[in-house]
Amino acid sequence: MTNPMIRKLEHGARLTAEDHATLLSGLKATRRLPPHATLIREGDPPDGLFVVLKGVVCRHKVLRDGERHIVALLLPGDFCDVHAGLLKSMDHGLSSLGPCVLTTVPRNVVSDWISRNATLRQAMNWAALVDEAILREWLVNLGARRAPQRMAHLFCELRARLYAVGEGRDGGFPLPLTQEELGQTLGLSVVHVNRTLSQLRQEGLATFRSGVVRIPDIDRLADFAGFSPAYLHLAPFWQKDQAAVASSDGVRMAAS
Amino acid sequence: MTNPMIRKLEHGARLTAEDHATLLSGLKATRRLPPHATLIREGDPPDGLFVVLKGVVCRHKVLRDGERHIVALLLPGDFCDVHAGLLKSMDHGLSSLGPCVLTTVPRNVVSDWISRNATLRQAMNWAALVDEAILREWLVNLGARRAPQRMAHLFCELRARLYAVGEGRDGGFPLPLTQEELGQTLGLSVVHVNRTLSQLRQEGLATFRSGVVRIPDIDRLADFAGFSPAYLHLAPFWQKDQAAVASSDGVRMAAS
DNA sequence: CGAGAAGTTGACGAACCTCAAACGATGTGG
DNA sequence: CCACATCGTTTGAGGTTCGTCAACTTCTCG
Repeated sequence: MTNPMIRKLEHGARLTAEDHATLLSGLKATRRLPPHATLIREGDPPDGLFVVLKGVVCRHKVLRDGERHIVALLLPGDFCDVHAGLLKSMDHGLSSLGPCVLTTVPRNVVSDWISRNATLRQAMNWAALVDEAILREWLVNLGARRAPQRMAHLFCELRARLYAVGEGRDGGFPLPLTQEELGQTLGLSVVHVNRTLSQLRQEGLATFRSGVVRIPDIDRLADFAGFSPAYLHLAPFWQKDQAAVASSDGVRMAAS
Repeated sequence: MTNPMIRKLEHGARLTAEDHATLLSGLKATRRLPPHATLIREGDPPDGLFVVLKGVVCRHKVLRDGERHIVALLLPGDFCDVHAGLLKSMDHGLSSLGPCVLTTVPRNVVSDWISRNATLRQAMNWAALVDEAILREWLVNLGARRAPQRMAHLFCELRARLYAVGEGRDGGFPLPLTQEELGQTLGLSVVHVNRTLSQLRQEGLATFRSGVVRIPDIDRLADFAGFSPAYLHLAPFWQKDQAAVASSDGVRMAAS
C-alpha cells in the first residue's frame, strides 16, 4: 500500500528509495475534506500544492449564466499545477466531490524538490505533460464522440488511471459523483446522462450505481468507446493482469 | 517588429536585453512551410522545440473512424511543449494550416535556457500554464456553449492572443482555416459551421471570409460569447487601445 | 477553359435539451 | 415513530440544435 502519488510518479521516472523518502517527508500532514468542499475559488491567488490521497477532486469553471463545467478530475496520486504560483489568480476553482483525504505541500518545499533532484523534476514534468494530454483527450471526447461513447471513454480512462496507482480492483471502482456532476464533466444534461447510463447498462457495457462504476468486460467497453490508453503515457504494466501490480510494488517493465 | 515569441514571453516575465539576445540566438534558423504540411505525426517520438513565427499550426488527433479533431491552434509566438522529450511518443500530430514560418530549436539549447536562466524558465513555465488554461477554456467552450457563442468565443480568444503579440490590427486578423477545419476545432459539421457563420454575419457580430476574421465591435462580440480574457493571463495592455501596442514595442503597463 | 476544392442551401432525421412529474432514499423536527 | 422536506434518480412528451445527404454554386489554379 504505497502512497498513490509515488505510485503515479513511478510511471514517469525511476525513483530511488531516497526519492521516496523525500516525497513522503513532504506528504505527512494529511487533511480530511467533506464532500463538496471548496479548495480554491476561481479568482483567488494560487495556494500551495495539493496532492489527492483518497477520493476525487475536480477543477471547474462557471459561466455567466451559472452553468458549471468540470474540466478535470483529480484522482488519488494526482496533484495540481506545480508552477501555478507564477499566475496571479486561478482561472478555475477546485472542489472535493466525495469525501477525500489530501495533503498541501508548501510551495517552497516543492521548489526544493524540483531544483535539487533531477529525477523528481522529471517525474513532475512528466505528470504535467500527462495532465495536458488528458485535457486534449477530453476535448476530443466532447468534440467528436456521442454521449454513450463519450461516457464509456471517461469510464475507461478513470479505470486506467486508478489501476495505475493500484486502486479499483475486480471490475469496478468508486466514482463519487452525482449524475448531475457526471453531466457537467461530459457536457450533457442530467436527463441525458441518465438515459445514456441506462443504455450502457442495458447493453452490458457498464453500470454506475450509488457512486460505483462496474465494468464487466473492459476490452469490450474500450472497443465500444474507441479508447486507447496511449495518451496516459503510463508504464505498460497497467494493461492486463492487474493482480501483478498489487503484489509487485512499483516494479516497472520498461526503463525510461 | 520584435520577434513574436519574445513578445509573448514578455507577458509572463520581465525579460532583460540579455534574455532577448539569448532567445534570438536560438531562433535564427527559420523554416518555411506550405499549407497542410505535417510537422510530427501521432506516434512519432517527440522532436525539437517548434516555435511558430508566422501563420498557424494545429495540434490534432484522429479517431478510429478517420474523424479528425483539432485540439490546439498555435499562433505566432507559440511553441510546443518544452518538456515533451520526456515522452516516448506523441499522442497527437502537428500540422501547418496556412503557409507558415517557424524555427526548430534543438532540445539541448532549450535545456540550457531553462537551466541557466531563471527568468526564461519562469517565462516558459508561464507559457505552459497558459496553454493548459486555454485547453480548459476550449473544453468549456465545447461542453457548455452553443455553436454561435462557441465560434464567437474562439474568435475573441484568437484576437486577444494575436493582439498580445502585436498581430492583427484594425478590427480583423488572418485565420487561414477552411470551414471544414473550423468545424474540426469547434466540434461542428461543415454545414453547421457555414450556417453559424452566416448567422454571426447577419447579426453584425463577426465575418469570416477568405481566411480573414473581421470583428466590427469586439465588446459586443465578447459579450455575446461570454468571453473574459482572464484565463489567458496576459499583461493588462491587451485591452483597449491596441494602437499603443504597435508603437510602444514591448512596453508593459504592469510589473510582474 | 476545365477540374477540383471550398462554400452555400434545402430537406430530413437523429441527438440532445427542457419542462414536468413521479419515485425512492435519506435526514430532520415534532 | 411519523410527517415532511430534500436530494438524487427516473420517465414521458415535445421542442431545439445539430448532423447527414445531396445538390448546386463559387472560387482557385493549372
